[in-house]
Amino acid sequence: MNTKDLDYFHQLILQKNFSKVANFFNVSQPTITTALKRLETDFNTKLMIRDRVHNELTPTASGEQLAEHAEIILRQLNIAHQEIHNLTQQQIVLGLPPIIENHYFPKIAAKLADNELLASIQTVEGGSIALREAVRNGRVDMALLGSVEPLSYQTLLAEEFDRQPFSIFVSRDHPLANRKRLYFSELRHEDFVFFTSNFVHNNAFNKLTRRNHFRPNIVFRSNDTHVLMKLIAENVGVGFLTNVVDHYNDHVVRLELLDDEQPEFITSIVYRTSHILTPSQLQLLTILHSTLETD
Amino acid sequence: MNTKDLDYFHQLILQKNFSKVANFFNVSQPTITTALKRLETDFNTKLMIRDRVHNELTPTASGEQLAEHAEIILRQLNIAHQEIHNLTQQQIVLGLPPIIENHYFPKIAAKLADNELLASIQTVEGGSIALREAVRNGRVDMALLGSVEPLSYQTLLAEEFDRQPFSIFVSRDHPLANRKRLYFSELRHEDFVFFTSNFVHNNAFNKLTRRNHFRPNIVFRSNDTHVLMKLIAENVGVGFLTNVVDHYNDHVVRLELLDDEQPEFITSIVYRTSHILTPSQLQLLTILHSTLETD
DNA sequence: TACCCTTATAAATAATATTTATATCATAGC
DNA sequence: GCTATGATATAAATATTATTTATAAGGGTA
Repeated sequence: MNTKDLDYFHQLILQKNFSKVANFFNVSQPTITTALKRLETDFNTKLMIRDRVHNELTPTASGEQLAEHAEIILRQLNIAHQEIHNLTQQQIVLGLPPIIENHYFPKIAAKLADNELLASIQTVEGGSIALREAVRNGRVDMALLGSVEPLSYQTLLAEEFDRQPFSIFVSRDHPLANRKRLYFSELRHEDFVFFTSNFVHNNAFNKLTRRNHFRPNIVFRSNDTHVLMKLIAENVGVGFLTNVVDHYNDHVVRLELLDDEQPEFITSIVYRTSHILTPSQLQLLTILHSTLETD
Repeated sequence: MNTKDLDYFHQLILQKNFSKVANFFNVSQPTITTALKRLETDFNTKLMIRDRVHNELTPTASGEQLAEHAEIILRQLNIAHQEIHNLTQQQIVLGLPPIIENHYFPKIAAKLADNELLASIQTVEGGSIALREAVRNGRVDMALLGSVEPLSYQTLLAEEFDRQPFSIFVSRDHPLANRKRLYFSELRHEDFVFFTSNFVHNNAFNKLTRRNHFRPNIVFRSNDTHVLMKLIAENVGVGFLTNVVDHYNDHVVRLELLDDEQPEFITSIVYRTSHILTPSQLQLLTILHSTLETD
């Protein structure tokens, strides 16, 4: 069976129109007709209902089932191409969310350079969710992902290598600045500065506010940790961040949370179960683990 | 790309010999040569190392990677065929391990008959492990599986619907017969009758014997529950079985176990995540749940 | 060197996919 | 009702691709 037919079929399901699909692939319309007929003969069943009265084209039950498998097959094929391409280029495409890149990558980079691995690593930035999809689709080989819950995906393998608590960051001038530890509930009436769209931080933050039954007053949002730190220093608001974020700023004080069952910032390395690790990729994994693992 | 090439490639990896693969598929030897060359052109890489000196044929790194994906693709294609076949036959192929079939199926069958579903169900017997593979490969659409741990598989979906403790069964004439409850450790010096090869029972039994540090003396093995029950009645040995096994025999007494953290016989229904449920399959699931679910 | 086993190559042939041209079906507008 | 239009189907011609046949080439061993 030719996978081109599955390509046509897949688009036919999406576009519901033979001529448009033909156009999409720059082939003539009968090509699509015969391709579908081939599949229907091959699977010995009708795959599409051509309702000429209502001018609709819908898959049969078998069609829907095939569409499901077609998608998996086409994805695998795509991954295979990407993966083998990276392999021949001796490149590892590594996905890194900005915060993790900032905190962990410098530590790793030196070791990688020592082992002459740095040149073969190509990093891609992105959010946790986008990167997970990129790994799934083969666009990225491996990704370091942050999460609140331990990661577990179909077809992906996640190895956790670090866990860090979240903390509260306040200005030296803030009334709480002399405290070392506090409960999250004490922040009920505080102004916050927070990430615009950091999935993991949002997740953890929401958990804590929901558990303590308050709606936090977020006075400013940014995705740049440095900006947030400066705002905290200026006492514009308090921050909720991981220890992963470097608190280099002299005017900022870190306060530990005393709450039970705090969310944690879990860092894992994720790759496809179908991905075969080359020696240099194994070496990369070893270096990641040895450099980063909490012990 | 033609999936036939992946078929050839897959066998080439297994058989490591062009001529033999050609023979295997009843095609001429150059067919395999050109098929591989097609793949190598398509993926723009060498896939196989033809070492004529040592007369060996081994995959390159890319070759191994492709083999991985080829297998997934070929499996999906196979599943698609099976699945669509069952769909057009309006048949659901349901896998049942003997014990589960004995205990649960009669209860369900009546309800299924009421809903005119019984005729569309085709049962297949097999052990838990074999059935799981059969579901994965599309030979079976759904299976009821027993297990000691909650089931969780890649690409398969498991819905638990019942949990039963294991119990000890002894003859009326046995010294322990007047007891209602006992600890597993009290059975240290007993003779047992047990299953020959029931994966789940073995698993649970081993857990208990290991935890209590003794090697059980198994005096007779059979896979037939009725035979085991008769032997227990005759006081040949004591039995370790689920409540799932009907203890209809008048000469047999059931004793509950008092141990903490006892293993349980978990029954789940398993099907592929990629499997699209037809209305009648959904109905089957509903009936299974409503008939069997512990509440 | 002759012989065997394995894989590669080239030309011929067979099989398959695609295009072109045209037909059919069903609706909508007039 | 007639015509135009949009969508899919069919048939024959053509183009593309896969396979076979025949043979060569590489490398080992008797």
